[in-house]
Amino acid sequence: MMDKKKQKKLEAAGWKVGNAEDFLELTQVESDYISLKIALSRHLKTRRQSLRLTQKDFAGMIHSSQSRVAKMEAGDPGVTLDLLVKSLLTLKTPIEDIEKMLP
Amino acid sequence: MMDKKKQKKLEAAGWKVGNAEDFLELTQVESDYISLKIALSRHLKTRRQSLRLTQKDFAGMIHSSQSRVAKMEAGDPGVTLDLLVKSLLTLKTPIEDIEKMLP
DNA sequence: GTTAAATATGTCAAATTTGATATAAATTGA
DNA sequence: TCAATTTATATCAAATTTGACATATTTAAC
Repeated sequence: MMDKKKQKKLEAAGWKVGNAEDFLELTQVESDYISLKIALSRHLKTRRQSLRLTQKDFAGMIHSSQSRVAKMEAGDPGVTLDLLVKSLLTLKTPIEDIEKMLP
Repeated sequence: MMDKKKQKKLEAAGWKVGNAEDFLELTQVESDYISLKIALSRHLKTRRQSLRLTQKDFAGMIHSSQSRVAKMEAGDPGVTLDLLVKSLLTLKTPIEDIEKMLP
């Protein structure tokens, strides 16, 4: 588990991989944090699509760009929870839906 | 509502205040976003205290500094949801508690 | 298959957030 | 009171995230 190859892959994708200490100490938090972000991005994509909005249109709504929306929906690690949450709020995502996504 | 004086006050505290268009378009989102952050920071402080941790001790747990923890708990606008959520996850905040804080 | 629209991917300067540091102010316990 | 601990506030260089842009790839409609 967690061999060099997998580590390389994760790092190439932009995920941080620390040393053994950090790994043992942070893995659960990091794991939950990543899970949350992925859940939010999936929901964002689903919701945008159900509203028949293109990424470009939605980008305009949040004063951002199509490429950044694509990154959000792709679960890009370089996207903050802040941006994701603001995006969901913009689409008036019901609170219950957000709650369901929490770890 | 939203006179110059109040605007000055908000800006001095670090909150963004846009023009009329942005205001009308974003206020609900911004408001919800700020509410969420404040709820999270309050909860963080409460939980840290209930665990009898000093800000310094907790800062060590999240590899940050006492001053940043103070800012988190003060609801400083220059603190991301990411940092707040990671902090709460570190303190193993029960999911139900996080749910209760949602707008 | 061709075309057009939508989405994905890469890059980058500017803006924002970060941990660290210093120090002031507040709280605690004698 | 007062010294020690804790918390608040300010500043800053380094790191990260941002929107914008270019361009490649995929999807959709014909």
